[in-house]
Amino acid sequence: MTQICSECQVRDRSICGSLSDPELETLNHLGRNRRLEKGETLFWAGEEAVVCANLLSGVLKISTATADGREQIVGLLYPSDFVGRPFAEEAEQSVTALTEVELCVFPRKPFEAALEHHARLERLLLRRTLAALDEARARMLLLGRMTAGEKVAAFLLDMAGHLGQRCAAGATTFDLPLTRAEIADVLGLTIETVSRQMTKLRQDGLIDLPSGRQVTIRDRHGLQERAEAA
Amino acid sequence: MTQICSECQVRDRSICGSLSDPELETLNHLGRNRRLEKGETLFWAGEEAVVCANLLSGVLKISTATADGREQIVGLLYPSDFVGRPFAEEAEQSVTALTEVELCVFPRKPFEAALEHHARLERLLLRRTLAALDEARARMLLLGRMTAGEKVAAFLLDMAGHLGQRCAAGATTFDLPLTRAEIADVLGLTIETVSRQMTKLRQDGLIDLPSGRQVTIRDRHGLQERAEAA
DNA sequence: CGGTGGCTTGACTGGTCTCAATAGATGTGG
DNA sequence: CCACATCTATTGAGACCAGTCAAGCCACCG
Repeated sequence: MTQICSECQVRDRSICGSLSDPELETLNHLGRNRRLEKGETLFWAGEEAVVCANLLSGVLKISTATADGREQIVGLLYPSDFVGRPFAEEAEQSVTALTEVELCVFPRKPFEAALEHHARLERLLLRRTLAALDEARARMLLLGRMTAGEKVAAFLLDMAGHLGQRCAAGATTFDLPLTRAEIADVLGLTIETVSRQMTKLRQDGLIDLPSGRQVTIRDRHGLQERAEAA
Repeated sequence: MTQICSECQVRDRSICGSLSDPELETLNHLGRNRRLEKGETLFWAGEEAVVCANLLSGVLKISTATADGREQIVGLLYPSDFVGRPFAEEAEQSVTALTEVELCVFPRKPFEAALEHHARLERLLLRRTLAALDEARARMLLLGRMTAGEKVAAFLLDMAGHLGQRCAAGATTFDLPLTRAEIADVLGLTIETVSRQMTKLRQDGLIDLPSGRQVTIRDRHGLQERAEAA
């Protein structure tokens, strides 16, 4: 575990990115690699917030729920994203692995101390947090004001942006890391509505659904028109 | 304008709060007081983000809209809150006055420079941004998973927390700074649905609506039960 | 093979939206 | 001070989108 930073897969894209080697020393000693199986939860909403982390590989969901069990996924995290909530004793959301996941985990308190001592680290976290806030607010427009069709189209474009592989004839393909139930929890819909909207997009020739989790975008422009929002 | 900080109404609660007097010098020279009339917009989504500010008095809304004009209010700002988006060339949301408003405005670029030179200022902004992100995510649960009745109950409790004056018999009263249309834009509903839910709450004895904009909460506990979420 | 979990599809329900009329509040000018 | 216009809020009737309930399909796996 001695030199985990020097072999880090996402070092240049994570918040550690612009730290000098001596600055990295602190984090190097703090960080521990950790694997999560698909479905495993890093921490639950309401729990004491013990850890922060950088996501090395895989996809995480951030979610909250009502007392009676309705769930809302409020964010998705991809490799190089920062995970956790510094400066809060209690986590307000749960963080759970959607795929197998590799993390570089820091105990929260020492990480907060590192933030205080390394202004550059703090600055990068601030920029990321501001960007995350913009993204959250964009998603509020989706949840509050878009129709089921628009939501699904926007979701597929978003996923393509993160996971898409260019394939034949300008089309884009990817494997969804989420079940229909999880997509529904992202979009504020039900499984059935998500499924119906997807088949409608397929019938209209905008996408292909070769198998359950695979998606091919055949007509990106058409999808964008259905997604609509500014 | 020489000593605007020393007379500041919200100095101890804003991000300037824990700065020493010499540190305040920079901001003191940067800041300009500005008034906005009800309905005036500080900046529009898509515009170059020219200013940041501290809100001294009044209430602001942060909002986005779809291309065809559907609006979603994604945040409300109260006195001592920070306004604006450092480190972005273009604003992603509009900021508009819901009441008459007083601001302490900073040009964005020099303010960013001040952030870089004053770690404490940056730290406080980071904490606020993290809190704003938590709040935005809580609101995503509301938008995606709560019913009209739950949304309106939660909204009234939230407003009471910010504006409520204790009055007779443990009841709480306040004047809504938003029209029904604006409440609808906060909750992802229509004017009519908001109005119907409010009258239902009145008929059930949980609130009183003495006049259009005034609200009295008669049974806070009952309201909380209707608001439901975790 | 049968069981399980994820996905699709259908029929029906219902909550919220839409459209429309009315009532109340506010402000202006005669 | 009143008539009038304008803006905001309430209320009703009906339509429609998305939810609910239920059945069946498919892939995977013991």
